[in-house]
Amino acid sequence: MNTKESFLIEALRLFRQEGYESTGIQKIVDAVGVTKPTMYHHFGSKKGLLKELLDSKFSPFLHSLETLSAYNGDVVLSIENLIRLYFEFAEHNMEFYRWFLSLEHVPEENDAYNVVHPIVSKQRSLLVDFFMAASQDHGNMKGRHHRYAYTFIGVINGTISSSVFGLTSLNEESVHQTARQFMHGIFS
Amino acid sequence: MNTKESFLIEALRLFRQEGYESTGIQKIVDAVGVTKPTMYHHFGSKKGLLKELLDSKFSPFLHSLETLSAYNGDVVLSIENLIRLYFEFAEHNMEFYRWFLSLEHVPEENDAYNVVHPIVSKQRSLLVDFFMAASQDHGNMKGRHHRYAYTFIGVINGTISSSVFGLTSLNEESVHQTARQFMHGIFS
DNA sequence: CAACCAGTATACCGAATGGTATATTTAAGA
DNA sequence: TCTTAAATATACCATTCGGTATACTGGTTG
Repeated sequence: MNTKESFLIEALRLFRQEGYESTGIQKIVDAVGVTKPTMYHHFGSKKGLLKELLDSKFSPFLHSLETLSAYNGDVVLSIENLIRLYFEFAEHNMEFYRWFLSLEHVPEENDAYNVVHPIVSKQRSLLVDFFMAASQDHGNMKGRHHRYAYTFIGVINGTISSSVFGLTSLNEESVHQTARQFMHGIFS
Repeated sequence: MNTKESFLIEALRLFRQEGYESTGIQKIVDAVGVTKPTMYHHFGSKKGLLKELLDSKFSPFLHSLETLSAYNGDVVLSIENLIRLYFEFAEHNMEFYRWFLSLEHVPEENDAYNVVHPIVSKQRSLLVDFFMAASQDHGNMKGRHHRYAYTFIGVINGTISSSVFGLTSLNEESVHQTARQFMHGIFS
């Protein structure tokens, strides 16, 4: 097993279990079975490890998000596709996604902020743009693109959170149910 | 100004700006203008300070939540009242609420978990109970109380998050809009 | 073979961490 | 006034923090 890959695996596990700030480098290198300078050789700094870990998982996701959030005239289909993207990503990277949820609102003067914020920000702006474009075609959505984007992520992350406790699953039925709820409400 | 109150104010400010783990006790006592043993005299430990800070703000809120989440037959009115409670609490304690958002998904082996989790958990279970009771009267809601509770918090926190950036306000109109969106969807 | 280089280890750095033993100040009550 | 207790300070503890100067190893390449 590649040393660098081991770092990414063990760091994710420890960051998820204890938090980024609370996990010392010593604990990570012990888990990998090497010594500190090895970590600095591969990642340069603790923040470098954080960045590489986040990028390695988020790059393909954000690329897909960019594609699926391009408005194509069919709001309903797009919303379903976006929810499915999030659910599948969370399902296949559950430990990572749980960890990311704990970092989503990281304070702006925290070490992790500079690394995490661009990802959160990119994600939000793609969804804002999507709802902005969609509201051109649907008068009743007008002026609410920010609200929709933020609550859309809220609904998705809420569902993913509840799936962590086994209260909800992230299968295709859940995709439709979440989409229907977001579009037509809980009384539909 | 009372020393203990100063601690709560300065600790909140620093925890919110830099995060709980990243803020050393030395920095807090410096901000208050005293020395470390004073902090240990009043709070016993860093975790004690955390707990007192969270409890001082959340106790009245959770008490109101307990009242307003008691199902009384009127789902629509209850949902509006609950949203209003969250929005007013966030509006009047914005710095605190932003900090809380960064703690909501704190990892289970983090120092803060034992203090934060009971609050998160209490909040969730009150809302689960509310939607459980409501679904008895509304057949189409049946079996989805967990989903509704988690997405309800998601929608609320999403709206509050967007208000942080000035993209949404938390006034009475927003209460109605959020309630309508949650109940009837974005196409209403 | 010689030079080089990525990868790793030993041993260390100053600073900060959460926490405390003990002494001093301050104010209230008998 | 004397006693007591709460509130605060001085000075310290062992441990951990993120990070590094230096040396050694093994394999590749000229």
